[in-house]
Amino acid sequence: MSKADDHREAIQERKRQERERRVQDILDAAKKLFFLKGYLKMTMDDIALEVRVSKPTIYQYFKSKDELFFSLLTPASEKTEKALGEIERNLLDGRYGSGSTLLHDIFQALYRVYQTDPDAFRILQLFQQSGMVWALNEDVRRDLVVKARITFAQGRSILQAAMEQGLIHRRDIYPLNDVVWALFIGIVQLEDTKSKGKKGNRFLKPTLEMAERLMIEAMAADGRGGACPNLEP
Amino acid sequence: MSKADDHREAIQERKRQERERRVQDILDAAKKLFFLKGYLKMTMDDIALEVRVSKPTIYQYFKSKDELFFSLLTPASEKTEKALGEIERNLLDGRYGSGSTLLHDIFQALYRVYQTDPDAFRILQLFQQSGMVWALNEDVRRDLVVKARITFAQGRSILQAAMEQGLIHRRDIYPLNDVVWALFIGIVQLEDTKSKGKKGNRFLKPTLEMAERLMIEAMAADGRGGACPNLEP
DNA sequence: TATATTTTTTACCCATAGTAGAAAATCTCG
DNA sequence: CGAGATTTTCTACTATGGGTAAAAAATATA
Repeated sequence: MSKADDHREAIQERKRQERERRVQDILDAAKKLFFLKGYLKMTMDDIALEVRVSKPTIYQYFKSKDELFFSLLTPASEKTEKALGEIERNLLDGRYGSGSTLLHDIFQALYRVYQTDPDAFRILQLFQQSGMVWALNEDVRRDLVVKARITFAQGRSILQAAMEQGLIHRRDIYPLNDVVWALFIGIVQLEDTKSKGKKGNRFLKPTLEMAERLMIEAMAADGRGGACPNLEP
Repeated sequence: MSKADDHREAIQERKRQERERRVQDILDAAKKLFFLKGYLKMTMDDIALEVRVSKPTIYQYFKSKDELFFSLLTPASEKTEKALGEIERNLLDGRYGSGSTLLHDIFQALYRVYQTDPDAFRILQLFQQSGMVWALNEDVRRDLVVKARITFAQGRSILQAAMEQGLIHRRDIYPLNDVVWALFIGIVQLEDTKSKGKKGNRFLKPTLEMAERLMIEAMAADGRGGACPNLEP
């Protein structure tokens, strides 16, 4: 009965693909509507209509509106993880000659993730207020917390290695990592708000550049930009 | 008819006070419930019950749930304005001897506002996502934008004066101001999220202190903290 | 082609923001 | 005080939207 088995298997495979595609369609529709109308105004019926499917079909694939919504996060989270992972690898391989280039790369990496998927980034920020606004399903919450923990651990690991290599000044790693992350997120959020309605955040880039410069001056071993040139003539 | 007029006036006055008090009662209840249950789970019926009044009565005083909610902002906004105003005055009177003490005071001031009213501060952060989550009533939105603009203008004005007095290094004021603000907000938000459930944000203070130190090193004219002590023996 | 399984849909429930209009309280003035 | 005017509050509703039970349809198996 290997032929019958093959048949069954092929059918299973097709079905799996179909399910996957439907999930993707739903996610796309949700994303589109979220950025068109915002979270509260995007209804499950809207999404269903957009996918040309009925509401319960969506609930077949996602337990709740929250879960569907936060599923939009995953790609950006993975991208961040990948980008930071690469920096970490380069750092551990001793490929960074200065703290300023390292910090520059970190900011660049985060900025690039933001650019390729600003939507997901905004959702990530929203999550930070999850407790305020939502009553998240426990599963969803746990998932998000895990994602966050991974990113933070990566950040700390990078800072740790950078300190050991003398690229940046020694400081308490936990708050330092928090400061960098909070700074980036805070700026994206702030400039996003400011340029509400207009397309393109005119202020985001200069503000991020300013932040990078300040952090380099404060953190990087080579960051004083020739402030004390007289010491070593 | 001056007696009758007085009477009428006195009655008007009492009514005004009663209205004011009722508004305050509603705000208090809303605040309490918001931090107990979060925005979505705090219902207008809950609030009405808490104030021991019926729902339409609340709608007598607040146009919508959003408006009621964002009205909770006003006190913190005013406190911030006052605190920054005081710093600005001291600065203009030449009472700051160094950039580091100025920056310290700014962080302190914001932190104090946060402490006396952490709830309002969180709402302020939520506002930054207003477009994402809410479809704010135009009036409410405008009001919030005005409040934000005032705070930002104050911040820039302080930085401007500080630069002119040589307390901090010269930089582009707009992005610099944004960085400071984004940093503070970002940290409060981040640590708030991290310490969800536990009482007291164990990490907030050290992280803010770290941020302050970094900003002083990067911004203040006296910020190199003895990094170049040999220059002036 | 008949039966079993999976997927989708119709038709509903329930909670809650918001409101219309009645009822009650309060004020005005003879 | 008491009749009418005004303001405030409440009862009873509508509308919307998340979520679901169970029927219907589609698909697979044999």
